[in-house]
Amino acid sequence: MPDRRKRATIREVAQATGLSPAAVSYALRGIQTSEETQERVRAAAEELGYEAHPIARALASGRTGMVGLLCGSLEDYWQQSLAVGIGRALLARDRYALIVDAVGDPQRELVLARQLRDQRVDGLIVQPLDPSAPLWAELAETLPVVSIGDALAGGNSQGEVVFDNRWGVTLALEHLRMLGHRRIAVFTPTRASTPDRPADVHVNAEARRLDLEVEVVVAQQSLAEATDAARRVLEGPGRPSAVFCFSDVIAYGVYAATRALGLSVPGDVAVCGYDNHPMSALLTPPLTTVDWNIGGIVETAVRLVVDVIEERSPARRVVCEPALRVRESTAPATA
Amino acid sequence: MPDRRKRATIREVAQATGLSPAAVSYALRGIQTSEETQERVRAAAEELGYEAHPIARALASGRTGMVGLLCGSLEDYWQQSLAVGIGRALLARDRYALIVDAVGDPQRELVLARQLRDQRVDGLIVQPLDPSAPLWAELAETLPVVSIGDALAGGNSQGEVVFDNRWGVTLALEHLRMLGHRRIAVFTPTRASTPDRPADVHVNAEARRLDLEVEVVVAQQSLAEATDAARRVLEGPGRPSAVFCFSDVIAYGVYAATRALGLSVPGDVAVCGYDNHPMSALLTPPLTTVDWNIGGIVETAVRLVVDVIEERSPARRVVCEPALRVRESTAPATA
DNA sequence: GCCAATGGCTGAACCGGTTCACTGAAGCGG
DNA sequence: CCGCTTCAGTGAACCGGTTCAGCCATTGGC
Repeated sequence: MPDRRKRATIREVAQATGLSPAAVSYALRGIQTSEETQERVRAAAEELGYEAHPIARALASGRTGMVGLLCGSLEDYWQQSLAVGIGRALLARDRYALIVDAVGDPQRELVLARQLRDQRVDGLIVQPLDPSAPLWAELAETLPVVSIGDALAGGNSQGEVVFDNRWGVTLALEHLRMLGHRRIAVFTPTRASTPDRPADVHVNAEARRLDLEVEVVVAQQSLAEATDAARRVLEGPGRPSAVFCFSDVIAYGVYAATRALGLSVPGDVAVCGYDNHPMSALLTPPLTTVDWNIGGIVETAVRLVVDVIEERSPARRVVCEPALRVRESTAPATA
Repeated sequence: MPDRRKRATIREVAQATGLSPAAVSYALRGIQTSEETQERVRAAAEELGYEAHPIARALASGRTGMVGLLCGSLEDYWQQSLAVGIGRALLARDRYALIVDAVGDPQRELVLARQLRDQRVDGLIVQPLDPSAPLWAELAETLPVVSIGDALAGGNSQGEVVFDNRWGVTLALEHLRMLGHRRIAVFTPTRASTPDRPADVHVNAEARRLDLEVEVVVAQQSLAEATDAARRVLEGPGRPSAVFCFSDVIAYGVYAATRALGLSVPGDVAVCGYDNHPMSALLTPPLTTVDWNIGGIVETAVRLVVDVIEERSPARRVVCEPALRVRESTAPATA
């Protein structure tokens, strides 16, 4: 094991300046001390190469400077983007993200949530698999909790960034309807509970409103399984003229299925995705998809949680509006 | 701010069992105490809901249980996969990954490396942008450092997981040669320094050995810029019959360029990538690409760093062999 | 000129564990 | 039965900051 060289402590800086450790502590944070003293202390600290020990500081002050990020499943492209973005946004605010991944298991999610609390993170951002768990309310009592995507049970979390997926669905379905499509298959990924990816409720409501005939198919969000599911639907009787996929990855599966069946996109079947994965613009043909401004979500979530940690009071609930990116995978119905 | 409920301390457990705090500390770690005492302490801890405070433990013991992961740029798909995998592998060993992202800036990389050290991570895994910086040697004196991809300057890091990219290049070029291609364009991403993505040296050596005519093009690893670069090469005189891209994303750019120019893959131009991005299997046509077993790299890097932290001595240098996945984007040369 | 308020700083407790030097008792060989 | 080692456990120092009560010297109001 390498021997960890000792670094200067606050008491050494105190000694060097002839002040008490307390005064040094204050001076370095620019409080309770005269300008002149602060300058002197800063100089001495610089000289000695002093840098406050984050662990000691965390123990004494009760704040670690870390924010937990609990992801439902980091397989998802968009959750990865979210995690990367949140990590950067926190770093820009001099905080660290402690990122953990429940790999799709709701039980594990709760275990990890407790572990993060036990690690004394200052706040928690969670993209919940199971928003209804009572644990969230319990955590929110002692810790700023911000949820992304779904509102948490208990209602006393410190913030929510919700996606207006209803609006996203409406955008996609209206787009397809305007192109003349009436029979539409909707592929939606499986999730433990999905109040805000309202495959059944909202899709059906919109279908009625727009006078569309929809068939909802639940598909694993993996390429292979999405391909199989799409194949079954497109081979079956009464093939839909358009497909709306609640995830770009599922749309890729649909592409693969059309290729296998010798169907063309958008000639035989129009395809609309959801996520605006960067790859989607590069497929043949480029995929029409719903984009949910990940940058905005990231910034909002981080702002909410940091505001609570630093005891400013934030807006508690922010809704992010998605937008439709029309590309070449959707075209007027031919039939 | 929520009031953080106080949790049981080790002294309370000591009180409850009639032992000293020291004895409790030992008992919970199963050392220096009798079986019977350990059982009694565990019961009391359970009863009181006691869980050791990680911050206090870190301060006293000098180990935080965290491993820093310093990524060159988390834009890259494969660096994301690496980060996700390393996060999981560490969690499985009861450690946390502190993931930071230099966003492609070598200066920033060094700043972040120092910050991680100051955060008192127990070890550091780095995928270096600038492997030649003297800082690495300095850090390695006081901290287990494992590098991924490139060996670090100074040579005293505790471990290296190197990719055998030479072998990957050989696999790809031999494959293209066997299909009859002789004029090959090689697209390689820009990086600060790339001893182990030896675009010039090794590609040229292999080209000579295999009697190939290659043109090396440096391209940004973004879709748009790769597309432009590919377009310029494919429009130019003496169009190559095959393209080898040192990143699947660049290959996607090549696909886009061929589409724009009305060329077909693999008919007019064969394309071979590098990364085996999961999307690559789903393109039209599915992309032939070099796969570097990310799972193996992840497991190896984590094992190396944890072994050093826990004072077992590891193999110091591990080479990961890539493999070629032949799909439909490469076909025999027609000319 | 007196009392209160303010500014600048100190000393000591505290955060909650770990670890080290030490002790008493038990075990063991001779 | 004695001296030596081993075992279980204790007490106190320690890790390196923060924070609170308190103190002295000014300053200001009236």
